[in-house]
Amino acid sequence: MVQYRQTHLDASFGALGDSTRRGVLEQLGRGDASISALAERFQMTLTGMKKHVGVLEQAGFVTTEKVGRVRTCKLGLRGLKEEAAWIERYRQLWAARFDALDVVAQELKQKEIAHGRKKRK
Amino acid sequence: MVQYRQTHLDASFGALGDSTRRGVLEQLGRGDASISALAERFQMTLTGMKKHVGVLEQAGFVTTEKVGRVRTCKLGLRGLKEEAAWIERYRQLWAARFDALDVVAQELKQKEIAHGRKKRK
DNA sequence: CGTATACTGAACCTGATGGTTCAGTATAGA
DNA sequence: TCTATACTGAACCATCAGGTTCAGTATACG
Repeated sequence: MVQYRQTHLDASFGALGDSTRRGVLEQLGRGDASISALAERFQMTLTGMKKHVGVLEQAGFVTTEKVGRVRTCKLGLRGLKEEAAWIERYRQLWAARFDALDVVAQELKQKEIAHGRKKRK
Repeated sequence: MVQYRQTHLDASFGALGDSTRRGVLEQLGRGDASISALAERFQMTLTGMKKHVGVLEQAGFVTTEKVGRVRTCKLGLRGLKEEAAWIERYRQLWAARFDALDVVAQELKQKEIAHGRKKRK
């Protein structure tokens, strides 16, 4: 049903589900950085960092460009637009769900009143 | 620095990084459901679904209650507030980053002009 | 040229994930 | 009481994730 391009959200939420990668995004927010700078900053090997950057790149959150020996990483143009949209949609869904519960709660309250119950709040 | 409760975001973004689990959230948005109902809906074993629900519960997105034989799952009270906040923060970071790059801004402007688009900025 | 730097890729390791089956336990209902 | 339902837990399996090491390749620079 809503299965068509879920893979994309899989990739992006998956990419965000790692604190090192969120840290890298934060770092890149402060300025572009090379793989080795990021590796040093997060205390891991170049190879390890390169994998993380690869994941972020795959998800569309960063882009990289190699000039000479150095591969520079920067925030991608895509940003977090779709993820924000997804989350917002679900926040509304949540709200709607609990609005419904509020109605139920109100009904219960009415019943309580009808039954003469003065339950304190 | 912002390392203290990152584990929490790891769990929640991790939980969202699976289309079955996002599907379960959507389903629960339409109404509470038992484990077996969800298992059937997503065509997997009870045990498999129970694990997914466990992950969502761990992340705070759903709560469950067992009455008699049936464990009923519903959306948790926590919602996606913190995740939305995180994403929003980074969207601003993104925006700030690209505001700083007037080169890009100029390029976009040029394109707009080239395409005769009068989009206001 | 020679050497240090910056990355790349393959191979490997360990633990987590997403699933299954199978053998229970507990409860609902005839 | 008997049986079907609904879940639970342990065990297993294949694959992926996050990391490493090691052996390259390409480039900067004295």
